[in-house]
Amino acid sequence: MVREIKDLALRQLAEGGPQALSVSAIAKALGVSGPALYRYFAGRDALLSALIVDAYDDLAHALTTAAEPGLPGLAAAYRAWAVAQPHRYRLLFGAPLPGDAHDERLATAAQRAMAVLLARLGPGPAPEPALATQLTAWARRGGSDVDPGTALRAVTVWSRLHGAVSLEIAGNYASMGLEPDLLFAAEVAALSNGR
Amino acid sequence: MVREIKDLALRQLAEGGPQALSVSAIAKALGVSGPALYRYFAGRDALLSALIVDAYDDLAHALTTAAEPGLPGLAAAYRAWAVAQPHRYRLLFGAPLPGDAHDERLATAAQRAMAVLLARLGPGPAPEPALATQLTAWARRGGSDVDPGTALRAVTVWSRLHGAVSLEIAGNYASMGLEPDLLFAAEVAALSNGR
DNA sequence: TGTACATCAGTGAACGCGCGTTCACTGATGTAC
DNA sequence: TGTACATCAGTGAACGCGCGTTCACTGATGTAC
Repeated sequence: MVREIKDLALRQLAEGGPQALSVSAIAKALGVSGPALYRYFAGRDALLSALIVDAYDDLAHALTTAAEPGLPGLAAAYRAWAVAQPHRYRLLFGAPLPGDAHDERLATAAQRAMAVLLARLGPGPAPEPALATQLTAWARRGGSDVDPGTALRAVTVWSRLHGAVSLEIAGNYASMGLEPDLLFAAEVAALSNGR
Repeated sequence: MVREIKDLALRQLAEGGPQALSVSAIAKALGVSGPALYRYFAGRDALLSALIVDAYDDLAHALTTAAEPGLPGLAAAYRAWAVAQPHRYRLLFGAPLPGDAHDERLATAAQRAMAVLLARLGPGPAPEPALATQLTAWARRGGSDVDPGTALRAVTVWSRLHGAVSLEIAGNYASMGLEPDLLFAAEVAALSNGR
């Protein structure tokens, strides 16, 4: 039942964005009265939070099982996941939603996804001391004991992948007449060669 | 009057996100009945479109008047604009809104903003032929006659700036305990040095 | 200067809609003796 | 095997809310003669 609710919720997200996620509409699609869903979720916000945690875990899984463990494989897996279900990607990295209590469960789910990048990427140039301290603390909180250079590399890679992917799924490249595949390939090449 | 309506609309966006922009609420804040606004805008969607065009033009202006014309100055101006008014930034590069007809006026407004980057940035490595063709066509449509390497450089810089800035305003860095300033500085340094 | 008229910003009522959530409840299923 | 009871998924009505948009209209302002 929880599974069915979530599936319908995701379908609504896919079709109309986060503000289209409606408890009543889900209930109707399920052939059930509105209040029935309150057996399974405390309310709309709780449902949204559950979807976000699921999405982080799913993304982490996709990265973990990437075809190749190196940067190109990770990048391809990251992009493929986002492009296949942009609504879920936006749920994770888009606008902070109203009623988006800063649940701790969300933060640790995010950490789990980032941990994959930390584990798979090599070291980069060493950051300046202040940043190094913060990066080390962040990695350690996620149970990883890497050097600051590696942590910075992970964040940088993530930031650049996010830039390319989010512009792609927002349709910006398309409206410029540019093929996302080609741009993404160029960006991954630059990342691999340290350009 | 149009100015007042837009100002109140922006205030609503700032406080509650795009779905909080309500014709009735603006009217109430203006001390006027709801239908009165239809003298000035065809409807909610038209108002949103106008805000988007304004935002593109404002961003273009901010980039044009950046303190220093080089990449670090442009990057700082881009980030400052976005951080100062994240709701407008999201309006431009966030999720495509429902009722977001692909107005041609939006596309040309976007082009005007990107033209600044095209004009101010130096050349980068040459893209592969297929991408080069698309980039040249895009630049020419915006009235600029640069070589493909420069166009790719502009798009790449934009993509990376967007990655860093959008993660910052979504609060992702903050929830990781990382200072956005330091990360941004590192990314700009990398961009400047061709790393 | 005075009158007749056109323009037009703004009104108030109404339409029809969907929403999240609460509450007391029914009625079927399962359990314990 | 049969009865008494507890559990619990789901119901239907209700509350109170805000929304975008249309319509026929009022009443003030400005204009032309």
